[in-house]
Amino acid sequence: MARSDTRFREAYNRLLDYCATLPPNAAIPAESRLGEIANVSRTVVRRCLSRMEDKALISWDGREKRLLRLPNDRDRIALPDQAGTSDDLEQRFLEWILKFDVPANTTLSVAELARNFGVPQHELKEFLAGLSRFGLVTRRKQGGWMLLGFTKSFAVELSDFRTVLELDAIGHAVEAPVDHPLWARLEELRAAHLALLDRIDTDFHEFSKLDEAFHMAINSVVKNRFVAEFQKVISLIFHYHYLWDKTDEKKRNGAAIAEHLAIIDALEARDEAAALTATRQHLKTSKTTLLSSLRYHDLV
Amino acid sequence: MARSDTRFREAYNRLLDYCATLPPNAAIPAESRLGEIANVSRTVVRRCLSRMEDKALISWDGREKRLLRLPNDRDRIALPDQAGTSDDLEQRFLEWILKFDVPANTTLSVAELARNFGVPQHELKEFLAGLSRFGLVTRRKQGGWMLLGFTKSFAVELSDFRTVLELDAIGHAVEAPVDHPLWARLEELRAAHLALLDRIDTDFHEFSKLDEAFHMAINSVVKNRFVAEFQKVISLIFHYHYLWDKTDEKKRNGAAIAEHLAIIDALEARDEAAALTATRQHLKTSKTTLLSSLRYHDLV
DNA sequence: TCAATGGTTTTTAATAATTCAATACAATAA
DNA sequence: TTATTGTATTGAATTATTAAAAACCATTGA
Repeated sequence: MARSDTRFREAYNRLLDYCATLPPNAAIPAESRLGEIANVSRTVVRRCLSRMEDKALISWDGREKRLLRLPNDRDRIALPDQAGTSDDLEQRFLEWILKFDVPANTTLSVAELARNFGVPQHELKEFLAGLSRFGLVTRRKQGGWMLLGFTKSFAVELSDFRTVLELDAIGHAVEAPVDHPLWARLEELRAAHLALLDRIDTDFHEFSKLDEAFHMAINSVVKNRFVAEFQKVISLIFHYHYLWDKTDEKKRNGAAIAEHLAIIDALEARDEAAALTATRQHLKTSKTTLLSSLRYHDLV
Repeated sequence: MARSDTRFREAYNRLLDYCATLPPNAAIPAESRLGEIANVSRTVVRRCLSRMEDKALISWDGREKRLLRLPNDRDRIALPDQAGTSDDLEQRFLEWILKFDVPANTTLSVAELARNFGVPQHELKEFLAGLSRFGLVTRRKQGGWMLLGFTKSFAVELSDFRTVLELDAIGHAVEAPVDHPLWARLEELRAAHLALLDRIDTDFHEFSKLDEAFHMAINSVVKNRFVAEFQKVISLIFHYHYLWDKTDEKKRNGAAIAEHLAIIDALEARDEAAALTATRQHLKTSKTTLLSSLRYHDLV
């Protein structure tokens, strides 16, 4: 069969709502005007008018369109209920990979994935095509797709790339003007870090959220569409891997807090060299953690 | 209709070639073995065998397969001739945008593009989905796609991003071991630059190629899938814009050669600070050139 | 007369159906 | 047993179909 008529159905209901605001026997505006109201093309408007005429809601003869009676709830058409699923497909896909620890070189079935995520196949295909730009998946010669990600070399390259981007962000941050929102945000983050440090023995797992917020704050200084696109993926991957590597978690997180504070100190002192050194150190630790979490999975 | 049977046709011809190497009346190996030879699934192999039996090339009864006669050229099946079109779709698409100077915010018609580039529509859709990751195109609310690229902000962000990547590459390059192929390549490039400088008055337009080769050599030091993906796009865009901005081309290219030579000198001296400074200077010039070429287009 | 509106046709894009290919599994002969 | 074939199921590339958009032409009425 063919494409769904959801657009028509939504427009029809929207036009009913509009008619409900009119007095009885009122003249109905021009087709193009109705198109603007419902935000659809004239083709759809005419389909709606045609149905309204059938249902004896309006009279319609050329330019002479009149409302015969006020619409009621039974006039509305039902919408095929599907929650706004396909919105955060990326988030859900990466979560699936990471949560279930899908191994590298797994062949992905578009049909199966589309079923599980509740999206049409072609949408998933486009999504995978997009991911292939990040080197996370690749097309197989015989057709189909294969998950590449989360080998050691992937982790190394991802970490290195992250480092490049983040060191650049630091360079921008130290030169941010005093009234830049970054500085207020950093003070908030400093307080949050110190607070967590006080209760690190019990609440150490809260660090993951704080880590994400911290790096997001730093990177927010760089306004660059290419960087932003990558940051989304990077932060998600690091976020999840941190959550799962449970070895020495308390100790690790405590150390990371100290590293974050050192970066904040250096930034606020506008000491670029110190900030770069501190960031380099911190990202090196991150890289080690990411790699060791992979090693752990390899062994189990 | 449905998918093409190109795979079957190619496999059939490949199996004919294989049979030609066998002695007459020879036993033909197992289906799975043939699958390995032709690099297809057993399903396709069986289709091939079935046809071969029809054509009295082989006898086939269960496991007993025998070659009845040697295949000749008339036995081969014709392939639907379409040159390896969809391979370099990216290259051709970007060339089209840049060559015809397609303005920002143009709506792209998948149907039309697919016709012009001679690829199936769904392939083009996947391609556009991939490009949207680079922020070059975006999906429209009413369906369809829109070209975003080549506004001023796009050029600025692209240049900045390029600078970040290339400065990192320089950092790697100065630390490359003496036996790294980079050093030999740089010597070649130095000679080529000097040679071009001698005949700059007549051959200045040759610089574009040299520029691409130079930056590729520098970036080749960084082995990173994320960087590599971007470099392809970046180099193509800069390459073309250089070609079109004809104002002061001779003078500009002469200056750029000097800048390249300065970078080579610094690298060979393993002087990181000098190399970074020289590169920063050179990329700043590039950015200016890219922006001025846009301004030129805006005015015309 | 001409701008606004409606009627009609053409083009485009979303999506299901169709067919080729891959894979899983059962049956069988060596 | 074990390698191989026969059969069934599943998956993906590609086409066909329909909804929607856009373009085009005709008409009306101020």
